[in-house]
Amino acid sequence: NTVLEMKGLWDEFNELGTEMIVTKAGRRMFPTFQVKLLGMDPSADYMLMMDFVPVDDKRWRYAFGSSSWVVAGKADPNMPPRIHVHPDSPAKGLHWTKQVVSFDKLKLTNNQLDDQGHIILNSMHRYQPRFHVVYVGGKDENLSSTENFKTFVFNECRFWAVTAYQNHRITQLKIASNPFAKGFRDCDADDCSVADVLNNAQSGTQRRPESVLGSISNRV
Amino acid sequence: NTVLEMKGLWDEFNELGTEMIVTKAGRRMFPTFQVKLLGMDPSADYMLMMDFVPVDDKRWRYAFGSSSWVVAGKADPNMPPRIHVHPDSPAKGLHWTKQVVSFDKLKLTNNQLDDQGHIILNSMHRYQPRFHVVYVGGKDENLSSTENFKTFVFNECRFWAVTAYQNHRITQLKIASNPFAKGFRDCDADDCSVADVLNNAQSGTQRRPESVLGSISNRV
DNA sequence: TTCTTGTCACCTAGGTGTTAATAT
DNA sequence: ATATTAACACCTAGGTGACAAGAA
Repeated sequence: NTVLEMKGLWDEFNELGTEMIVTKAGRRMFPTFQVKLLGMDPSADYMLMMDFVPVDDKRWRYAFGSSSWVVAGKADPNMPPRIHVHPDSPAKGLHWTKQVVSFDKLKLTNNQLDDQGHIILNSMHRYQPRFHVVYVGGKDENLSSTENFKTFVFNECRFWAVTAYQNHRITQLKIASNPFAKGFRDCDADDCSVADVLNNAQSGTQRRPESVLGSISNRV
Repeated sequence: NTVLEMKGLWDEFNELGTEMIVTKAGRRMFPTFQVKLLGMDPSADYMLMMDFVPVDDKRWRYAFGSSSWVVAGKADPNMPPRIHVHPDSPAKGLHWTKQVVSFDKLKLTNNQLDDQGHIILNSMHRYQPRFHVVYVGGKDENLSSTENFKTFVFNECRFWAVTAYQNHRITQLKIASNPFAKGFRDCDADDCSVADVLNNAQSGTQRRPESVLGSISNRV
């Protein structure tokens, strides 16, 4: 079994419509996809990997007037999808289960000619991250490539790939929750910034900000 | 077979009498121990590791008058030696041979109670780093623990563990060659600083500075 | 005296959104 | 209009030796 880390934060983003920046050089995801793994054979070898599948065959556009995403046509042609293998792979079940597994080396790019192994996505398209656990055998390795892998899909992790943020609330939530964006926060104290910006971004909607604070506090 | 990287730089330090800082929190080595590996079975698994053995059973003291190390008594009692396993271990021969293997995560400490897996050394004692390649089997794993590992010793990598640098020339060579110490260099340009400080440090001895420059240039 | 510790300014290395300029 | 790019200031994270204070 598999538990998504920072689920509260993913939920906050997902309710606003998560956006992930793609750049030519490659950009990390935020939130970072992290999972806690359970029920693995401690002495067997596994490969952990992620890929990204289109949510639909649409091209999207952000309508600033209505502050929402609208369909803007059929999907652009895409490269054959790449797979990101977690750099610790292959490793024993013991290794994967003894701490949270983080895909913080994974980068997203819009460069169709990327040669650094980054995940190639089309901007203005919507994607669903998928997580795969591949059993590569403990002692015998011959039953490979049949049924020995599992795929986990967390709907709250889907996002629009963008070259620049469209929804201003997403920008504010990124600034409020990503430590590397601290330079763009309005106030100083760590506690204040997260709560304040969130309340501003939600502008009255006010849906349980404590879930975000709970998520954030794990990162301190 | 195994080739020491940055041998020219190691030689320069060794001629002056290499010193490595040990701290309570753990300090990296500089130069970093790096090797190029040859002749491994690409599909077999190997563990790579390092340990540190005393060069002698002496305690040393630096005589500032004669600018040299002198024996100051018998060696202090030491902990059972620890082994640093390269974090990529275990991995296939292909992985180890396709790029330089760097032990830059290895840290030295003088804290006998260290609980972070760092290498514990006694200050004012002299050590010889050793590099081990352990074959852990391709398909069959039963001939383990007999003759299936090799040890490589590079004499030019031996050093004195210290809590503060003793030989001022070592300090100057560290400042000149370690990028993280750039803040202590006298001049600005990258090219100038390395050559100048070296010439000053050698103060007339003038032994082939080009070897150092050659080594350094690999790092740019 | 001799050695060790903790703090610090100064770096490397690289992850942020911003902004202005450029494509399309 | 709309989408993309590249340079940039501002961060996180952590590796340097210098230095003053402390310990043996």
